[in-house]
Amino acid sequence: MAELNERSQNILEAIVKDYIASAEPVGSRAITRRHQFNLSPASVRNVMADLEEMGLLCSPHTSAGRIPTEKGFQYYIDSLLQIRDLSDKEKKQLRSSYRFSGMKMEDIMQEVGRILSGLSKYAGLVMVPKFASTAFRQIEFVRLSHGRLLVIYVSETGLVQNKVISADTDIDQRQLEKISNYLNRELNGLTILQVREKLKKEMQDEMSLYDQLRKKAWSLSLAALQDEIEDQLYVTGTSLMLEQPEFSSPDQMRRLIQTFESKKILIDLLDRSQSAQGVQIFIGSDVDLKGCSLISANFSNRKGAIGALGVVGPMRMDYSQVVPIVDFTAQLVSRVLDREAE
Amino acid sequence: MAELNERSQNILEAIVKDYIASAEPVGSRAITRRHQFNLSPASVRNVMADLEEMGLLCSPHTSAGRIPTEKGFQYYIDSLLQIRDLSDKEKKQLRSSYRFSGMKMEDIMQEVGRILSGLSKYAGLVMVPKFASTAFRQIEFVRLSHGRLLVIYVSETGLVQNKVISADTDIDQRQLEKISNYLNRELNGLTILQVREKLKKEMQDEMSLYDQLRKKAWSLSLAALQDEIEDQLYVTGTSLMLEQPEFSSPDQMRRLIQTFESKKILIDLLDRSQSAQGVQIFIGSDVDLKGCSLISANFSNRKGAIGALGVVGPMRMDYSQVVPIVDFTAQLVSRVLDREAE
DNA sequence: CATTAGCACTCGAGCTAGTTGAGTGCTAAT
DNA sequence: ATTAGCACTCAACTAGCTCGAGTGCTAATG
Repeated sequence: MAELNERSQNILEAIVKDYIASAEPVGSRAITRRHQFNLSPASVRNVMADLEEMGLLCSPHTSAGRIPTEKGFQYYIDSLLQIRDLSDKEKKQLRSSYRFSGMKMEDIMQEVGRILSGLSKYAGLVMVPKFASTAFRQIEFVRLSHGRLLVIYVSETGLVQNKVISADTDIDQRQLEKISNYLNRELNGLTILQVREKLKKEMQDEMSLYDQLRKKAWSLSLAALQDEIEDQLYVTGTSLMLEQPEFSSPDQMRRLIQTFESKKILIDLLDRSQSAQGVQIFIGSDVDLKGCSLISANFSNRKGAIGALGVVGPMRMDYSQVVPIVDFTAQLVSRVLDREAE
Repeated sequence: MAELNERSQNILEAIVKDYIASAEPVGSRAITRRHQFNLSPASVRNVMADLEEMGLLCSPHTSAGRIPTEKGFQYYIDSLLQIRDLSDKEKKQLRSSYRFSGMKMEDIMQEVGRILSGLSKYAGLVMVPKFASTAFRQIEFVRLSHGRLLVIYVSETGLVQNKVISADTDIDQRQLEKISNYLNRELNGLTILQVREKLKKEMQDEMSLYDQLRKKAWSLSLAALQDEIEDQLYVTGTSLMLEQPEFSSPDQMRRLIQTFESKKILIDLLDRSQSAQGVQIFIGSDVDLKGCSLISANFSNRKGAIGALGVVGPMRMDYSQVVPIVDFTAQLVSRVLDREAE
């Protein structure tokens, strides 16, 4: 992006801020009234024309003011946005909103989403930690019906997953107990990824495995862990989004709801944000989120359970407000996860 | 409700059907054109005026046709609606939509919701079986951190619940295994309700319990099972509802989304339907579902795991189409649950 | 030479008035 | 009891109008 001189930057910033506050096109007159540049509307208009030329602004029609384009928002976020830190008071307040004692993982995640959306007035997202990257604590098998087993595994962080697998032969519960005991000894403390590695190796040696029980144990755990459990996503506060003027038309509402319903788009974005560090901002058609932005951050604990959380709002959302909330919440959640795994 | 003579019934039925098909007010002219009553529009108008008098019809304004009121729909459903049975072909088709092999309970429920909404073009609801009324199969404890335990319990039907409890003293994993072994022997096959009964009795005898381990076992399982896990509800196909003309205005959309988001209203209704047998129809402000109807049915297996499923649509939905789908689906799901528990 | 005052122009929003047509209720004739 | 006929109603649509916020351009200004 070409450099902007200071005046242009100031004016762009003013336009973006006014637009964030009002959701209406901003005119040259309004700028000079609301901000103390010592400039006449005409001069502002010249600058605005330049900014439009550069693709940072556009006007919905000739006789309306300007609104920032996606590119304009991008520039604002990259170069002009100043993220204020939360004051200690705000931090304290936020901390006290989150009371997770005695909650299981799923409930915590849901609660975090609720609070995020409550604070931001937009939609809150929480993607639960992926099992793959977290440390393994325990595995149990339950016989359901002939040849069908329910396998339950628990992570260090208290995340519980379960899955139905079929075994070629029927195995009784006593044998299953032995198998799970054996596996729990062998696999304790490894991450699922490491477990998979180990499984691969063991299965190669399978031929040499004289012990029938072990053989069965390995093949069962392979079946249990082989394909990834799909990501789970909690979406909260959809209806808050619908209050925003940009989603006031039926068509836009429908599109928004559809996007949220399929969850796929959101999961993809949060997945992307997982690999990055700190707060990430995705804008509009950056991906199929027309008119929206996503502010996200990942969280993790020492043992590596990672998930992501964030807020989806209109592109015009109050970044300086929401970014620190998301950031701090991610840190809080990380700390809670650590406590859980202690 | 006062009795209607045959002509009135016929005309009411015609109006309701036409309205279901078109979502527009129905005029006297349209009736005589579309149906072979040997009557002039004027006569039909007289009847319509009577029906309006009785509160079965109303007109949005003087120069529009009539639309059925809630009471009108109620009358239609109670007295006029003929539920056709599904043809064998349709049953077969439906049966083949549902492929649940190797799925765990949660996934099955979600899939059922998807298919219900796909077939009906409205929103599908599935409330997962309540644990309380289902038979107990296995319990496991996992030590999370000092004094905090994750308890996992599995029903006969493969439903997995987990919960975090705190124990007053720290217990190591070996001891936990003994405890769960003991409990699994003692509680096997009972429903949660029966387990609670038993717990109450055992706790009364607690004083006499010389065995420290058993004492601990009972107090742990009491903590684990004492309060009800909240109902879980899957809602699918919200966006399909938004296609319906009655939800075309932003306000109505917002209200609908809010209702679906809180889930409480829907859960209450499905709860009510659980106690009844067969298909139930709830109309409009019967409860806070303005403009909507809910068609629901419960499902259960021999061992008694019960849940409920249904379809929410506009009050004007095609009952003769949707009712048999819901009915048959509930039967199918019941059968699947039986198979699971086999 | 950057800035600005002035001015003609554009275009959506909102208002009013007129038209159309589907539908009604009432009355009198069959 | 039924129905033809008719006057009446009212939402939906259309066309024309004004209003005003905002623009771009030009010429004057410090």
